[in-house]
Amino acid sequence: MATGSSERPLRADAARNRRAVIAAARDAFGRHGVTTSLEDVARAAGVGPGTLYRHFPSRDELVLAVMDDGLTELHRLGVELLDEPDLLGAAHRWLDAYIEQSGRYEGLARTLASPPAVADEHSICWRAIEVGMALIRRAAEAGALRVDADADDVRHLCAAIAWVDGQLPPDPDRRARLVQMVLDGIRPR
Amino acid sequence: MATGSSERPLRADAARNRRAVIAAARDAFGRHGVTTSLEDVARAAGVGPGTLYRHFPSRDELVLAVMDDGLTELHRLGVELLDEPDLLGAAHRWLDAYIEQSGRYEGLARTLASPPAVADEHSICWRAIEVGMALIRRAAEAGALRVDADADDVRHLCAAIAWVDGQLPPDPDRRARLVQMVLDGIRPR
DNA sequence: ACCTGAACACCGTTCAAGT
DNA sequence: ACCTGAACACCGTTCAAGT
Repeated sequence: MATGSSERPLRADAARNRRAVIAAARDAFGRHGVTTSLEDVARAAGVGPGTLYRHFPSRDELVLAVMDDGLTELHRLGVELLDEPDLLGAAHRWLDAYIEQSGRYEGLARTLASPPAVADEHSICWRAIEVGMALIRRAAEAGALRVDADADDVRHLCAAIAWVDGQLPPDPDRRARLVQMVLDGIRPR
Repeated sequence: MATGSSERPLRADAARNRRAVIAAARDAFGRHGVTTSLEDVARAAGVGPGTLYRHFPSRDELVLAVMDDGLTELHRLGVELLDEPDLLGAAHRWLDAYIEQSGRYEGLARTLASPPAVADEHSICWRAIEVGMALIRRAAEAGALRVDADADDVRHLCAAIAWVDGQLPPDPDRRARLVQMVLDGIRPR
């Protein structure tokens, strides 16, 4: 729900506008991807463009606000998977969810591939990714994955899968096949 | 040199303009990626915007014209590798070259990931990819790769590598590491 | 403290007029 | 046959004026 950290409460009308912009953006992202016109988003939210820019100085900040629910869920899943005894399976499930979130809107994979560029380290975005990386490192240390597999490399490859899958004509099985190839590439031999 | 097929010769001034647009586009793509302003490209080429659009009705056609040399080279390499006895090594070298070409300009990977959307099947783009896919299929049939590895899946994953590598802070070894992961994923066990 | 909306700059794309 | 460049539509972004 909250965007991450320590903003003091907004005035009632400001909070309402903020929610309206996020809702309008979510709708527009679904239709036209994250590069949709922000002017249209503002219009659909019933605010002026200046109001949108006041709340979200960059497009990425709006994107992350729209993704707040999904990233919270991804974080929750990661924490839950820390209790999973099947270490390889846990990493696999988290990566699937990461790809799922990255593929929700056209153009989104770019934002989630390199959050350093857009989100600070205490954001839900970073914390979700941190727990996922911990799952991968843990699996590697226990021998369920190759020890020389770098967790960020694995994540980047999965972000890349989300991207390419969104570029190509739909194929419901492609994503699973590509993830399997990646995981086969880091299983101990 | 030629863009592919059966255009009759252009008038001298038209041919000159076409070359100037391609040269200006190559320069601008290098600076700002393939989404650079076409108006700027036209201005740098010394032509009006209408002339650019006459020669290249869509941005992708201009992108492919700029890439003509690189795609010809990729095709030539693929044909040469058909004589290579190390079937896995041949596939690896072609995929490296494909990623190299796909990463030449920011935003280019998208065009080369799904040429069906932008290039006809007799284009140099398609022919270069066809020979690469033949190298992969041949390696799989000979047992140097897993037989269930789909050649297009492998290519898509490599296009994805080119994309993600361009999104992230520079790391000179990342591309090779990610390609190695993919190839490890399709080696017979 | 926050909002509005006009204003500016920039770009993609088309097309009537020209050679 | 080809080129020019004005013209239109659209969008990102800022900011002075308002409440």
